[in-house]
Amino acid sequence: MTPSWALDYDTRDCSIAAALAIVGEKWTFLVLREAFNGIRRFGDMQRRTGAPRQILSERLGRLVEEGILRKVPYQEEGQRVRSEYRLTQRGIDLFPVIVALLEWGDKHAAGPAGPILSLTHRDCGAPVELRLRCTSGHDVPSARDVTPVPGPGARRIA
Amino acid sequence: MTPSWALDYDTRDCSIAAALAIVGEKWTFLVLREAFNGIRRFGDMQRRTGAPRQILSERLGRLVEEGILRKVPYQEEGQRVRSEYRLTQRGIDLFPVIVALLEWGDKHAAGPAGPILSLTHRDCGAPVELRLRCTSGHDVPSARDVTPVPGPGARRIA
DNA sequence: CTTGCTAAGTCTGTCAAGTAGACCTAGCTT
DNA sequence: AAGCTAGGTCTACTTGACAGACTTAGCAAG
Repeated sequence: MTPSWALDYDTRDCSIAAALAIVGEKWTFLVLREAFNGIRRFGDMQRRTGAPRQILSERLGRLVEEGILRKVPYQEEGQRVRSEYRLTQRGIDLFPVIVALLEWGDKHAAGPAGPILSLTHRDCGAPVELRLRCTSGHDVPSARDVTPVPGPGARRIA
Repeated sequence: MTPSWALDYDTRDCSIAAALAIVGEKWTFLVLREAFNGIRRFGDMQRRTGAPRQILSERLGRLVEEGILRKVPYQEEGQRVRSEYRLTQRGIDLFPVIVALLEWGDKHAAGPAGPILSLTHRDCGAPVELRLRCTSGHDVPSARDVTPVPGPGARRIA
């Protein structure tokens, strides 16, 4: 939690900043939330996120470019062919980010009536939650039990 | 993953949106990253995040208002008393969000040389990672194994 | 075959937010 | 009293968000 070495290392090429450059915008998170809720169509996304159409269009385009969503054609009875947006594996891998925000929001910013959304295990129905573990198998209850160390790509500041 | 009921429910009071309203801005995430790296001082934050001073000032103020950081006075030899910013418990609870972004970035947006930061268990030194589990004790390997259901605060659309 | 309907997406003008760089401030030292 | 420093604010400019109107492509009814 308090590594004095941090100041000696470069912060460019940070994975967090790189991730945020792709998905770090306000509406993007809400689009992903809806994608994980199974929403796939432009209009539904617009209604449920409240995003302005232009922004939504741009963000969906960006997510497709980045390989987080892909466009899939569909055709409604008596309608022309349109496109819907589905999560790719790369997109599905963002699930923990959404869950982490959801858990923090539930705990610290919940509405008066409690969470409006709850995540359950498909196989047993029990609530799902994020846990920190180390690869030796220990539970890591808090950020206080974590020590950040420089990784392979770390570079000292010149 | 594809609940048809989703469209029937209201999306206001969503915990994710509420969380994002507090910490959802671009520089805020980077400030938190640095906070978890043990950075506490305005100038260090500025150098390491690259945030414009005005934005940084505003974001730090907001995080203090929201009880995510608190100002603590300190005094350097021969300097006047200044304030540093430390995480509160509410702030520490945001750790999974940062870890989730880090893990996704490491996997999908890493720089050429690999991650610059690695998180280890303080007690045993092994790498730390996020896992999804259900409260019955099952591992939940993917978002595909999760079923979202309406929570206690859910409201049908009128 | 033209008029209308729908979902998806774009255009336009306006307004808020982000940004760089200079400037200010308070306490300490010389 | 003049200068240093970390922290913070002011100014002018540029970028991005936004609401509301408009466009497009295919289908269907008249």
